[in-house]
Amino acid sequence: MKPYLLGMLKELALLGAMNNIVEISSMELAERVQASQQTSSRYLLELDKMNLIKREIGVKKQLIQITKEGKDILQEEFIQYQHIFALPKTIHFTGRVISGIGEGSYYTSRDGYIQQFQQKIGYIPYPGTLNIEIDPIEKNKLRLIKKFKSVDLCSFETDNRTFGEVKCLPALINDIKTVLVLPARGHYSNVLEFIAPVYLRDMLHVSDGDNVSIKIDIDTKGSANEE
Amino acid sequence: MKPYLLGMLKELALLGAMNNIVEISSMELAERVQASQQTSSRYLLELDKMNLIKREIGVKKQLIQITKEGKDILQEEFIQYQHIFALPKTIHFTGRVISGIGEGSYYTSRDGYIQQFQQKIGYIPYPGTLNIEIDPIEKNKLRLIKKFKSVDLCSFETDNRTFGEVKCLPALINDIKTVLVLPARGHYSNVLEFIAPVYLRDMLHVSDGDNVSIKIDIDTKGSANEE
DNA sequence: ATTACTAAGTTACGAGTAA
DNA sequence: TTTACTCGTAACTTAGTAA
Repeated sequence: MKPYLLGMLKELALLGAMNNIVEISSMELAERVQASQQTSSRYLLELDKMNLIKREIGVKKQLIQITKEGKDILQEEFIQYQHIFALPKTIHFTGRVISGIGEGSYYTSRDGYIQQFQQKIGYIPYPGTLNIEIDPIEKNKLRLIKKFKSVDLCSFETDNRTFGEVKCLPALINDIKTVLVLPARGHYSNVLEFIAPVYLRDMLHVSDGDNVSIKIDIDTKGSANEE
Repeated sequence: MKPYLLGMLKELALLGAMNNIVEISSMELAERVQASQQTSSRYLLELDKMNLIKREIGVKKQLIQITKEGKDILQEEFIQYQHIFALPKTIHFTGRVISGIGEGSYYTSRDGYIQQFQQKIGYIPYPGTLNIEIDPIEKNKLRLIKKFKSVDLCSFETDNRTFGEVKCLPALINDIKTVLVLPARGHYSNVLEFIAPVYLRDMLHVSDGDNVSIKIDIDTKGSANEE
């Protein structure tokens, strides 16, 4: 769909051509879309050829109505704008199960974290994390998450090293309850780590390469709309 | 606003750039808008120059966020689509008072009509009609009206001639209650005729050339959405 | 890897005009 | 009046690259 044709189709819709036959000349339309009469005429020919509008050309002006196909295109556009302006209640990812290199198991076994899991989340996690690789572009969604309610596990130190602060968010993987664990500082990876009280690979019947659906409810803490 | 730039701006919004900084390369964006990397890059430069987006270019990818100005453009677009898909509750015209050639006075004095006015509308109209000239394009709105609730005055015959069926619709001119009278058959004129129990020119304090606002409520009779 | 420049190729636009 | 054709030119796109 060429963008300039969409503009013309939208203009016709605003004139009422969704529900009615609209009587308008190519010249009048041209003014509305800021183009010449010739261009306007060509647009109408193209829309007609694509079956997005139906025309009857009289000796003066023409009678135009948007077809089912044309309405569908406008509807799709409308839905996209609704998505843009609707605040999401749930963030949805799709991703693939992959193997970590054992760090998940290491972290989930640290006493400092285990105690906080037990205290703040209510169970001792099964050792290790389920790693899900997401499309790098979807990482952008994680920024949204940062603004919403999460349970934070405090950093702590052992004699060897420091373990950083961690954010925990309730999540559903294929509708099984889990917790997404994110480092509170630093950049996001495109691998998400999930914990649960049970061995998730068995619970979900998944192994490396399987696709899973992830849903995260965002209980708004503050506004997601600030500048 | 060039239509193709709007498409790119919408794509960025769908990726979350309304509320967040989005990390994406010109190549990735190019795929989404079905263009080459070069074109995508140029679009971003143009959007940036127009202050519709804010960018930070890193060594890899770029961080993009839509500015207030960019949001305003998308909002305006959204509002237009809302208008397209919202069923109107009121139809609004603007027009200019003009003089008829006395036919209004002739018709509103016919006994066959007077009796029906009295019976179906509840008063005897002041002789003559107030004629309002509307923009010919606005005539298209009249087609919508045809689908909605109206009081119909039946046709009748005198020894001389036949008087056709007439549609009456309650209307407000500058918030004064009147009735729009339309011939039920034949083409619409761009001059609308209004009746009232009083002399409207006095009531409205208007004379030829004055602009007036006309509001017609559409009490849906059936659906306005059929094919 | 990226972004984005230049140059060449392609598409779209509108003046003139026929029907 | 209209719609819509031809055709010269303007605008946009992209391949090839530099940074």
